[in-house]
Amino acid sequence: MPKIVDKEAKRKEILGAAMRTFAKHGVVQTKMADIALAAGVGKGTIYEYYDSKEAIFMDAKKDMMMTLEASVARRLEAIEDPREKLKQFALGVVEGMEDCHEIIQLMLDFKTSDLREMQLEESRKACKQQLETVASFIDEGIQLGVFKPVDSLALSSAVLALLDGQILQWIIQENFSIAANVELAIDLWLQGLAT
Amino acid sequence: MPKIVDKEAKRKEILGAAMRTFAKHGVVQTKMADIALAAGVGKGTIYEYYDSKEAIFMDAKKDMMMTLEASVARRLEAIEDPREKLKQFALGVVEGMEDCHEIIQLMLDFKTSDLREMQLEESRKACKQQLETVASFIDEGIQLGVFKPVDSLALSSAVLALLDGQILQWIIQENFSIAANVELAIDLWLQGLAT
Amino acid sequence: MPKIVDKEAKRKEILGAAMRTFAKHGVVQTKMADIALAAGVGKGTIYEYYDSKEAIFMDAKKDMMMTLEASVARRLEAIEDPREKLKQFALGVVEGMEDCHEIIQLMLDFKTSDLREMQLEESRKACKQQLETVASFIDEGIQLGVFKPVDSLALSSAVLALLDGQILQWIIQENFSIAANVELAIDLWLQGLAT
Amino acid sequence: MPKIVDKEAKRKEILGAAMRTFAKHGVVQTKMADIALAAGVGKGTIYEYYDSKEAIFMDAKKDMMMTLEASVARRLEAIEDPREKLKQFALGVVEGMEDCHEIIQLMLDFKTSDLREMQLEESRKACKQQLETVASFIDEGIQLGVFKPVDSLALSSAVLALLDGQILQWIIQENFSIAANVELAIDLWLQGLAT
DNA sequence: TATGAATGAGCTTTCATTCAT
DNA sequence: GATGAATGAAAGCTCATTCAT
Repeated sequence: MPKIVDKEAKRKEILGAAMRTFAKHGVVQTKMADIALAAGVGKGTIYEYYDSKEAIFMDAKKDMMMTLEASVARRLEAIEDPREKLKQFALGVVEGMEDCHEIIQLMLDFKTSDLREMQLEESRKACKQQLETVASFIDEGIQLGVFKPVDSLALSSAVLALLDGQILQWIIQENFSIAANVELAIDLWLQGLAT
Repeated sequence: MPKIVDKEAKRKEILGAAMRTFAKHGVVQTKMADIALAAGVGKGTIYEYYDSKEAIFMDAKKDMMMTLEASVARRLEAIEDPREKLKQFALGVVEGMEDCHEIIQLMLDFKTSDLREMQLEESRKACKQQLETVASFIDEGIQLGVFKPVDSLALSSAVLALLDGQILQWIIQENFSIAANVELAIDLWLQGLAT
Repeated sequence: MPKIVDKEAKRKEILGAAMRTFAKHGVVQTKMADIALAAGVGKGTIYEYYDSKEAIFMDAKKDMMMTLEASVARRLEAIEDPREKLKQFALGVVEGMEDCHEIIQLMLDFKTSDLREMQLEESRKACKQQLETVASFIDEGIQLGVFKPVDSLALSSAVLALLDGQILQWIIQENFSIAANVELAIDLWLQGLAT
Repeated sequence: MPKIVDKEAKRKEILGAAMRTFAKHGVVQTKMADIALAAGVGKGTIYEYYDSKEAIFMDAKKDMMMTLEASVARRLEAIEDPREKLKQFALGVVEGMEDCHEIIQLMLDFKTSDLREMQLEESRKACKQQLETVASFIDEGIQLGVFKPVDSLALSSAVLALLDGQILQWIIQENFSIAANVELAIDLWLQGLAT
């Protein structure tokens, strides 16, 4: 069994190179040759680890999602107050991003590449799950009587939209703190929700 | 005498076909042949009206921006209350979109095509102007004493982010009313802002 | 019978426009639209007078050849001395050219365009005839004893080559008198030939 | 490890195929596909070795010029007599050509392609240098008293014109020996020049 | 296993020619 | 007769993928 560890490490290296390049120049503009160069391997070698450019793209997406989820999960550990849950969820999503500006650009490409059709169903599912997570925080608050009764799914959608939108805007403007903006916006919502 | 054609009308027709196709399949994936097919003309004909695919793209962008601005301006006419201004601005942006689902997808492509570099500066400017418009509504509210004092630019950023994010989400989920979500979110903010 | 004269005049106009444009930008680079513009007619109109771009090209060639032959014939009228015939032939060829620099460029295109295959046989014939004309002058000189016996066809070839070559060179350098060069060269040959 | 290929050798192969095809059908008429076919490679492969059709063209030109210069230099080695220099120069130019008939046609295209503008200055320089080389032989002869005093630059121009013209003619007629014609013509000039 | 030379489908764009008016 | 809007074949070039080594 030679080099089992090596293989996985190399795949990660290639993935990393791909993500960096995707993020910097866009998925479509990134050539397999660019990834190979960035990863310090031959063009052909990539195909030992991934079946296609699309497969790399998929893996990149999965990787980013997992990073994000981990960031959020860490924040939510041992929090009880639904108001705090809402806030920490939002800041957790944002945290992963602000650390790694390049990756954000990548997110956009997830929705615009050739792969759109294929991605859509998957995105829908991921999105729906997030919607329900946030909605559950709101429902909890309503149940506990700390939130006014509102359409929790609609507000959940707005919360997620805020986050996506801030990230998008950050790509364009850069010169502000997403976290601060998000905190202000969430706080205002919480005040509006307060019973 | 040659065929008499309303060149401007035909250009609009081609632009429409292009926008629909861009929106459905993405700018990069859209081939000139697809546009030609959608417009019911020959491939070569497109070049009688546009110099390049990029030129069509630019025109599509301009067209969409103008539609949007008109929609917003209509809403804001004769409104005095800064709370109402904020709300109507948001609904105005959303309105243009919801009427024409296809066009929304196009918005994303404005940020991911080869043109990224070129577009960025322009986007930055447009974005900044919108930011200031919304911030002016908030400042006004603060001045009038109907809003608590807050970082108006930060909140303005959040408002716009909400709108972009909802549009993005709508592309993925489709099965909800952007307007309703936005109205709920804005109303909550207004309550949170209330003195 | 309306406009019979007009038609021929218009054809000439188009031909002239074509020749000017061919000469300035090269046959391949010249678009039918350019010719139309230069001729002040519509693109379609050209096809009322010529079947194709190739047909215009052919006609341009024929026209130039005739001009050349006329120029030579005028020079040769009433000359008896074979030495003088040789010289006046050469100067006659050159004369037509030096007056109309643009047309020279055209000559090159006669040998390099798509039409090469078709043109070749025709060129061969025209060339052969010129060769024989010049050879006849030399033979005459030999017969009369004013020229040493030489391979008249070979020298004829050289004479024509000198002319073509000088024209070619003129396109590149421009800053000299073809006629002066040719006269010097021919005179030296005549001296070398003298018995 | 990838296929081991002598890239330089392959480039030469492609260049050769291109030159043959250029020569047979003209630069403009030659499609990349034709070159690929002639070289026995795929269309894409050419672009591994050359950036564009124009780049191939440029390289072809350079290659031909170098062949020519080498042929001339070999002939001129260790010759003292200016008369002999003149003759060997001419035969040297012709020699390179006659060995490789196909390449000659290519020479014409150097002056007629889209590149005309770009090439012109370069051609002018190359031409001027040749002019001066030949003129120097003539001046030397005059100095030594073996040539009558003549306009050496004008005669130099004629000599080069003769060579170009003979080559041109050879493309059309083919059925004669350029070298023999050139030798006859030069010999006659030498006799005319003799003091 | 790793490579990069080779490939060709597929892209945007051009332009001679057609033809409805 | 005159026109120019419409066209599509054909060009140069790109790049994900394959595969001999």
